[in-house]
Amino acid sequence: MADEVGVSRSTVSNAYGRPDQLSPELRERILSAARRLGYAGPNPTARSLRRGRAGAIGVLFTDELSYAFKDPFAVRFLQGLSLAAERHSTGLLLIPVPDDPEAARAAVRNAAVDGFCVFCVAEGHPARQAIFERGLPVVGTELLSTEAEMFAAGIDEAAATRTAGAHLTALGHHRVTIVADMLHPALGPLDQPIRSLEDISYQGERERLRGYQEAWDKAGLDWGEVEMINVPGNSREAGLAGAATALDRRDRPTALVAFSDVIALGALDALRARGLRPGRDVSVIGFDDIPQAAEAGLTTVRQPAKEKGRIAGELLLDPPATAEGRRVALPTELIVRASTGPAPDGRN
Amino acid sequence: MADEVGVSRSTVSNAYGRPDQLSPELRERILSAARRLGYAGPNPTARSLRRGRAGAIGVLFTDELSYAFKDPFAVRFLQGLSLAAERHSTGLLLIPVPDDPEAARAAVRNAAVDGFCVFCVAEGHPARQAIFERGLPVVGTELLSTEAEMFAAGIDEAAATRTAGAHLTALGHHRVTIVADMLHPALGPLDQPIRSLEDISYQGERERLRGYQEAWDKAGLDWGEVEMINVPGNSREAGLAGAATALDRRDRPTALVAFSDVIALGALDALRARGLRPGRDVSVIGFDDIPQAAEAGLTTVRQPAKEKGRIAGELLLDPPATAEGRRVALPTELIVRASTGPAPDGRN
DNA sequence: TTGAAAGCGATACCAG
DNA sequence: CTGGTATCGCTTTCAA
Repeated sequence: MADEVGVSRSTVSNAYGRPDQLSPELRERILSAARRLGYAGPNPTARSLRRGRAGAIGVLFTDELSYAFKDPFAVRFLQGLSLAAERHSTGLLLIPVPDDPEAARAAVRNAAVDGFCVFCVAEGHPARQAIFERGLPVVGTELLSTEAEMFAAGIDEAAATRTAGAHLTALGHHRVTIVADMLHPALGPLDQPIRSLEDISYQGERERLRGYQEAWDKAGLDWGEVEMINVPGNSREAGLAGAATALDRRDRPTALVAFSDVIALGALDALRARGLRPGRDVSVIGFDDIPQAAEAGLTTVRQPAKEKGRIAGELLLDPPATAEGRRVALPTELIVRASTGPAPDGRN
Repeated sequence: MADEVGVSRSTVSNAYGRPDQLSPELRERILSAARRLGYAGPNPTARSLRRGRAGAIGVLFTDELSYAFKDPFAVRFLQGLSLAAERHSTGLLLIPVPDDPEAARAAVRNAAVDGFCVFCVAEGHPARQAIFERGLPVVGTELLSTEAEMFAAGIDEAAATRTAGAHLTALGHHRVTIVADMLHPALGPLDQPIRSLEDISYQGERERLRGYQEAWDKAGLDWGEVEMINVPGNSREAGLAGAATALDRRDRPTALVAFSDVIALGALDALRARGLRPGRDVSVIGFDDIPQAAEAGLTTVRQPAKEKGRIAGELLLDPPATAEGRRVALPTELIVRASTGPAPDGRN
């Protein structure tokens, strides 16, 4: 700080940081001198160090970073998050997490942030542990997380799918196929049907499955009639492929249950390709209620994606005093559209 | 650094930063001690300060930050950018730029980054000047920028639209309406047709307009027959509204020219709503070639969005030695689909 | 290999 | 309202 233009460094600092601490004319004199000398203002890194605030919140992506920009639900969530960040003049630092465990930990350790938003990191992922080691505030979307330090903005996943499941059973469906992504990272695509809750390494998905299971129980139906297909990725194409597998079986299900609308849209594509009518020949139900769901007439569970992101951001940037306030439950709603209808009778 | 577990700070530093500088067993001893003491590793901010590297590149958004996640072209561009960032173990810091000029400058000054990517900041915007004052590398998409310090990954915008314009004039169109966003920030929506290149504060859009103008000149047509509509936002809805205005005139154009596919899709919506057939009653041409363009049968100019982002990132993170290498021109291609066809004859 | 000392660039506190 | 001073936490010579 060679700005010894007559005044001392503290005065220069004040000129930038607190304009009210010195005469406007002096401030102007300093600022113009700075301009002349090519001084760009306080170095943000040094400021951060001194202030103990990085001015950014970190969002980790274990998938390719570009996932953030691909999935409609992720996009809405990030929109909300960015809204909160904006309000606190904070940036969003998108952090790509490498596959290599050691590199993943390093990525977390090296992030200059004031807190983390754990958006889509499987339980047991090395980055996950590293995050908590940082000792910074962490927010996620899993209300039921056992990680006590974690704040959360989430929904009651099980309750949501319990309602959705009741809708299906009331319509007479009992032999259905669940199509979902990310049930377990180690699972191969399509070929490994899974049955146990323990196989699922994302809490949200696990709860959703539990909800359906409870609905089946409540209706006195046999959960053994429900098949599950794990697809590689949360995409329409993956949904199409997964649904195709189910529909082409001799004994095809009367309904397809997707854990996201994107996948459900793919399932609708699969129906269309086979001349099957959604809600008549085969029912389809999704999750999220992304904008395209309405256009497609998809029955789904609506969750407030943007609001979820916004609240997550607020939780992180302005933590409530009490522990209870740090887990916020958001409402969900079953939106019934044309893609679900009575199970076709006859052979079953 | 109270880690006086027997060794000194430099040794601890080495334990993390250069494992080869000390015995593996000592390193392990240090690391486990750190774990025990709850030391999360070197503070990233302090490290940045010392090393002079922030480990992030800043991407500015003058629009709502969420624009980043909304527009398909922006999404693809950011995908590419994140790819390059990933390769250099660098994060992406998304910076929302406030409307207030002073706050905007502050946002730029406070960003702890190693460089900026100017994605969508109008000429003359206060943030723009502030960026260059930082003295950091800057990359944009405007090949013809007069800002000498700016690297660029871009396309020859004028050449692209010259080709598109030639396609239209060859089909016999001469009375067309251009629908575009961001022609000028101060312009009101729809109601202020603009005619002059100088009214446009984005170089890319200006060049696109010039290209069409040149195509008209070359075909010996009267540019005065071309109308322009400025719409508020790069969205399908805005495109629909803009196109509606044009189509509902008594003397409607034979073709609609959009400066983005998103707007062009909105224009197709407007046609549909009026029972007009694209490519028969009215031709529509877009720009970008986003995935939805193919589905919609939209004639458009393809530009490599993701590659543009990737190269921009590489330019920033690994600048070529020569000044020439710092402006990279990417190819474009006219993709002719069903939305353009011969101008309907009759009354014109 | 390991340790001591010198900053990186700023800010907060406390006298003047 | 202004100016010294200590310090934020680390990395990097350079010597031992």
